[in-house]
Amino acid sequence: MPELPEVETTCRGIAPHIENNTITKIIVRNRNLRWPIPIGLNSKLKNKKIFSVTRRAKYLLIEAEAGTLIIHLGMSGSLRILPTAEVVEKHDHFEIQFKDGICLRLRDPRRFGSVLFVKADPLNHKLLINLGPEPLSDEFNAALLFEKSRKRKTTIKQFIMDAKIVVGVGNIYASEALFLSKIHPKRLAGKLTKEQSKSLSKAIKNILKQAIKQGGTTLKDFTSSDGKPGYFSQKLKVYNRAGEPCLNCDKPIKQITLGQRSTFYCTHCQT
DNA sequence: TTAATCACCTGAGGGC
DNA sequence: TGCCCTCAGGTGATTA
Repeated sequence: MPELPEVETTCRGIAPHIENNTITKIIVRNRNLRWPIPIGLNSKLKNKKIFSVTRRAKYLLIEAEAGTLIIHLGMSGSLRILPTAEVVEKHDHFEIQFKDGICLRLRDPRRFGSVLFVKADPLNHKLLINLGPEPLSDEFNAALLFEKSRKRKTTIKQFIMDAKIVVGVGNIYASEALFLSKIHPKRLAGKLTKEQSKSLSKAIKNILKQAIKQGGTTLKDFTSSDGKPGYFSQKLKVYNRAGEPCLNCDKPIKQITLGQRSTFYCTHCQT
C-alpha cells in the first residue's frame, strides 16, 4: 500500500527510463479509477517528450511537452517499467508506450488510484494546492507542528495524517513515528508539548528517510518500479504487531481503531 | 473551521 | 471445495 516512501521509490525508479523519452502511444484499458481517466490522452501526448518525473505528496507528476500527468497510486497501485510486449494482466489499467520499446504500466487492483492531466502548473491543481509541507523539507519542523496543533481536538495520530498539516504520513508511518517519539496515538493534538512536537517531527522525518532508503514498505500490494518488493516492513516496530512484545519493554503491542484505521502502540512506552 | 463519517474497490483470510 | 462475511486502507465529499 503506497505511502510517501513507496511513491518516492517509484519516482526514482521510473525517472531514468522515461525522462527525455518520447511517448508513442497511450493505452487506457479501464477508465474507471477513483476518477475517470480523461478522454483523448493519446492524441494529446502522442509523439511528445517527457521532461521530468517528480513527486508532490503522494502524487507523481510526469511533465511532458503538452502538459502534466498527475498519477496517484491509491491503495494498491504500482507503476512498472516493462517491455511493451509484456503480457497484460487483469488489473493493468493504464499504459504509456515509448519510442525505445519500453512502457510504463499502471496496475491497480482496487482502483483507488487516479490518472489526471493538466496543461497548466500541476501544483495549482485543486488536489495539490492546499497540501501541507513535505515532511522531509525544512518547512516541516517542530515549531510548525506545535503551532498548527494548538486548540486542535482531534487525536495526534489523525492530526499527523492530515495532508493539510503535513503530507505523506499514512497509517503505517503514523503508528511508527508515534512509537519512536513515545507519544500515545490518542493524545489530543492540542495537548502536544513543545518537546513532543520536536520529538515527533524528528521521528516522522527519520522514519520516512529510513523507509525511502529501504525502498518502501511491503505489506500486501507494494512492489517498486522494477517489480521488486520493499524491505521496510522487516523494520516496523509496532504496525501489524498486535499481541507481540514491544521491542523496548516486552509488553504486548495493542491494536485500536482511530478514525476508522487500525492503530498500533505500546501501552507502556507511549504516554 | 473543525471533526466525524461515508464511499469507492478488490483480495485475503476466517468460519462454516 | 465453495460460499459468505469482514477487514484493510488513501482521501475527497458530505454532514453535523
